[in-house]
Amino acid sequence: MSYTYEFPRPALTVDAVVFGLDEEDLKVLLIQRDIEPFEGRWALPGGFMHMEESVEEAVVRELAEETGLSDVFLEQLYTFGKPGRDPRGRVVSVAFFALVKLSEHKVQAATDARNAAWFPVGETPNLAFDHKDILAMAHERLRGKVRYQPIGFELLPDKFALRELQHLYEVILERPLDKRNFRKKIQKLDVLQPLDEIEKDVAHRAAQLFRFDRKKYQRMVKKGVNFEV
Amino acid sequence: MSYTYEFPRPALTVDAVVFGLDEEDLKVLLIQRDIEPFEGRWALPGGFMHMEESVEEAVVRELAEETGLSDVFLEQLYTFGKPGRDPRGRVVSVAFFALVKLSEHKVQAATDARNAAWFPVGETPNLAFDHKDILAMAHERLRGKVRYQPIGFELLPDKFALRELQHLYEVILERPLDKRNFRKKIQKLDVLQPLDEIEKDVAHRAAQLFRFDRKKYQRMVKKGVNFEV
DNA sequence: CCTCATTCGTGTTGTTTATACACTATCATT
DNA sequence: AATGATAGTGTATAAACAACACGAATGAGG
Repeated sequence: MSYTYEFPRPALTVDAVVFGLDEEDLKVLLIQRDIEPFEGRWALPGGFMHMEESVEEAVVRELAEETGLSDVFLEQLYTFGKPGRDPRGRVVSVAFFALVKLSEHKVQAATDARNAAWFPVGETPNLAFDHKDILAMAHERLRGKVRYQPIGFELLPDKFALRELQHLYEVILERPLDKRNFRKKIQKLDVLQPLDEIEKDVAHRAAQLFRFDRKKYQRMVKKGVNFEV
Repeated sequence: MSYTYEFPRPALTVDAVVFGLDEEDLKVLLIQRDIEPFEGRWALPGGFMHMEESVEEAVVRELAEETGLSDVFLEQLYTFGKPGRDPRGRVVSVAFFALVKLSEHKVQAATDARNAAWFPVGETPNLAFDHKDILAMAHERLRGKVRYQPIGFELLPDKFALRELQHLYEVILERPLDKRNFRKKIQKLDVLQPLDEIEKDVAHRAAQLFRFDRKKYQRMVKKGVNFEV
C-alpha cells in the first residue's frame, strides 16, 4: 500500500478568504464564477495548484490573477478535504486567510474577465462549493487571533487614529470597547509610534495619527508580552 | 489555466504527530521506515491519501495501519507543501497532531512489519523528510492550545490525581507551577468531578482521584469561561 | 513498632490588572 | 457666535494573580 505513487490522486486547490475593513464593517472579497460548476455564483478567490510552486506561492499567484491583489498579509487557515465538496470530483483545498488595507488597495475589481466585489461578512450571497464553511472558519480565526496578535494593523492604513484602531477591534470582536480603557491598554503595549501629524479634512477636532511600530512589536514579543485587547 | 483538471498533480499525504505523556515527560510516537527514501530513518506515522476518504479518515486509517492506535484525539495542524520536501517528487502533506492516553494504549508497537517507538520530544533522532519542522510546529501548537482549551485531559488516564494534572501542565509549558495556585485555578474552572476513590499502590499518602467532566466543560464553554492555566 | 521519606491538602497577603464611568478641549460648519 | 462632533484625559472599585509554609497521612524499612 502506502509508499508508492498511486493514481488517481485528489486534486489540490488553494482558496483565500480576503478580509478588508472600511468605515462601516468587515468585508470579504468574492469573485463571481464565469464557468461551471457554480457558474454565476460567488466564490472565494482560488484555483488549482501548479507542480512547481509551494502552497503559499499558489495562493499568492491566484490572488494576483483573480483579484489583482498583491502584497497582502497571508496565513494558512485549514485544509478542506471532504469527498463531495467539489462536483468535479475529488478536490482538496488548502484555505488561507488574508488581510488587506482597503484604504490602499482601492476596490481591486475584475481582472481575468471575472467580477470581483467586497461583501460585508455576514451578508454574503450563496457561495459556491463549501466556501461558506471556509469563510465561517476564517472569520472565527480572525476573531480569535486578533485578541493575542496585533494583526489588526494589516487592515488599517499605515497612519491611523486611535479611534480607527478601536473601531477595528469593535467590528471584529463584535462588542463595544471603553474608550479610555482601550487607549490605556494599547499605550501600555508600546507598539505604536505617535506621529507629528494629525487627521486632515475631518469635520471635527482632528486626532493624532499613529503608526504601528514593527520593531517595537518584535521587541515586545521577545519579552513575552501578551497582546490581548 | 485555472479551472480545469491538470496532470501531473502534487501527491497528497497525511502525517500525524502523536503525543503521549508518562511520569517523566512528553513523548512522541515515531516509526522506523522500512523502504526508500530514508530507509531506516525514523519518521512520523503517515502515508498517501486514498481517493474515497476525507483527510481525517486518511490519517485515522494510517495511524491504525502503522501504529495500531485508534480512538485518539486528532486535530488538523498545518499543510506542508514546499517543493523538495520529498525526494520522490511533489508531495503535499496535511499534518495532524494527536493526543493519546499512554496509560491506556500500552506501548503500541510494530504492526505492518515496521518498528514503532516513543521518544521524548526534544530527544528525537534525525527525522525523515521535513518531519522535524512538523514536529516543532505541533509541539508549539500543543503548548499554545493547552493554555486555553482543556485538551490536556486527552493525555491523562480517565481517573487522575491533581498532581498528575499539574505535572502535565508543567511538562507542556516547560515551567514549574505553584501547587496551591494551580489547584485554586483548576477548581474554579469547575470541570473536574471528584471521585469517591483514591490512588492505589503509592508509597505515600494517596491523593483523591478526579475525572474530567465533559458536560461541565461544555456548559463552561457556553458561559464563555476562559480556560487559561 | 518506631522512624523516615514522600506526597497530600490547605489560606492569607500584597500586587497587578480589569472595569466602570464623565467632563472639558478643539475644530469645522452654519 | 452657536452648534455638533470627536479628542483626550483620571480615579475608584473589584477581580485576578503571585508568592509563600506547614501539619497530616501513609508506606517503607530497620
